[in-house]
Amino acid sequence: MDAREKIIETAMRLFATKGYGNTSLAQVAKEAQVSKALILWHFANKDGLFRTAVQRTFEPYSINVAHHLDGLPAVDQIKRLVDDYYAFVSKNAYSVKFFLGLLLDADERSHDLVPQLAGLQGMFRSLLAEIIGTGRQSGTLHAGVQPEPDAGLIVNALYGILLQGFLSPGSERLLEDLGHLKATLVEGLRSPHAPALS
Amino acid sequence: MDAREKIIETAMRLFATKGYGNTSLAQVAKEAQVSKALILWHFANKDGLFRTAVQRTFEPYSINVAHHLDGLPAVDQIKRLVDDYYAFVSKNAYSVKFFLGLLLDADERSHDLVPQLAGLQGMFRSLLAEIIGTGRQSGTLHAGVQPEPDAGLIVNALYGILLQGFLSPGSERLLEDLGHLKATLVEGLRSPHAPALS
DNA sequence: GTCTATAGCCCGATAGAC
DNA sequence: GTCTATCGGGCTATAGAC
Repeated sequence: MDAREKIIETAMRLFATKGYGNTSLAQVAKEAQVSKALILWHFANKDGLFRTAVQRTFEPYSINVAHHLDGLPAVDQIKRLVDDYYAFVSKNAYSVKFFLGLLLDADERSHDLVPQLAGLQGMFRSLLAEIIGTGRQSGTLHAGVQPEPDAGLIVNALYGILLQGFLSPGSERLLEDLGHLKATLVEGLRSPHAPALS
Repeated sequence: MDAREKIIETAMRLFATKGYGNTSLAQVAKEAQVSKALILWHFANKDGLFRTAVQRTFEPYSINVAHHLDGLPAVDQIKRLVDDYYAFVSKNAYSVKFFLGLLLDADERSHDLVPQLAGLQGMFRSLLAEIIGTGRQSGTLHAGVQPEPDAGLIVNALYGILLQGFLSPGSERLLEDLGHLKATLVEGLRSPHAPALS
């Protein structure tokens, strides 16, 4: 493998797990089996390496926007999105944690990442709202649904589950919460007669 | 003021805003107008100062568990709790951000804080579940409510709004989301006839 | 492109006077 | 309790050989 690539991949792992301040170039060099100087030949400084690693880590988040859920009823489309979301954050838990940490740092090296994350979340929310709106028009969902607020509520509940995952890792309650979300918030959108919350 | 107190308060502010790694004892000393050596006379090392500052920052979270919402209908009790929660995190946004960051660091200096936070969230969730359970028994809420899962859903939605607050600070959508949460998730618990989601 | 060696800085922590 | 002075070490970044 390219030495530069090995440096980037090592940096991705170390920055994501230990943070910027607690990761030294010496450690990256050691684990990537190169010299410190080589890192600074490929990258202007530690910050440059960090930014490259962040963008590389973010790549899997940008793709996969296109889903193949045409033809399904609105409720099933939403459930599919919810499950896809949960699967994605479960699989990429370590980088989700990383980005969340960067988000909280606010005024730091992450100032160009926040808009990217905000855009991503906006797209997800809009996609949900669009599905709900279409379902309302087609009569699949009941007439009283409010696409934007209802989509927001689902997204918020998902984020809450994400947060709980960090608070109580491995708890079996996460899947229960996810199931309850689908059983009430999503099922509650369904048409026939306005369904109950529980 | 006590020099020790001034050190702690300065440390609280700096650690919370810039993090552990990016806050040096020299800076704490400078802003607290004492010498570095004095800090290390009062505290065994930097870590000791940090832990003291963290516990002090956590203090406002422990109190105020007791609310005066006896006598109100269940739905109003829940709305009151939701509003209290939102008011608290809005007022203490900077320390909420701080603790959330510590939570994400996982295996660090925060290992004794995680149970405290988890306990706090468990209490909030249990309190909500208890109110829902009592409301169901008394007939204020409809018979189909499921106290634990429904409480979890509300809590998750609240956490999601919290997260959105960090993603899009100052957005007017936060209050809209909070309002929609109360209008659907909480109102949906109400007894008469099973209400719609939206 | 990749290395060794080192400059120069800031850090946490200690010693010891007052 | 509070200070000044300083030590030892790790850090980023550079110089320069190959």
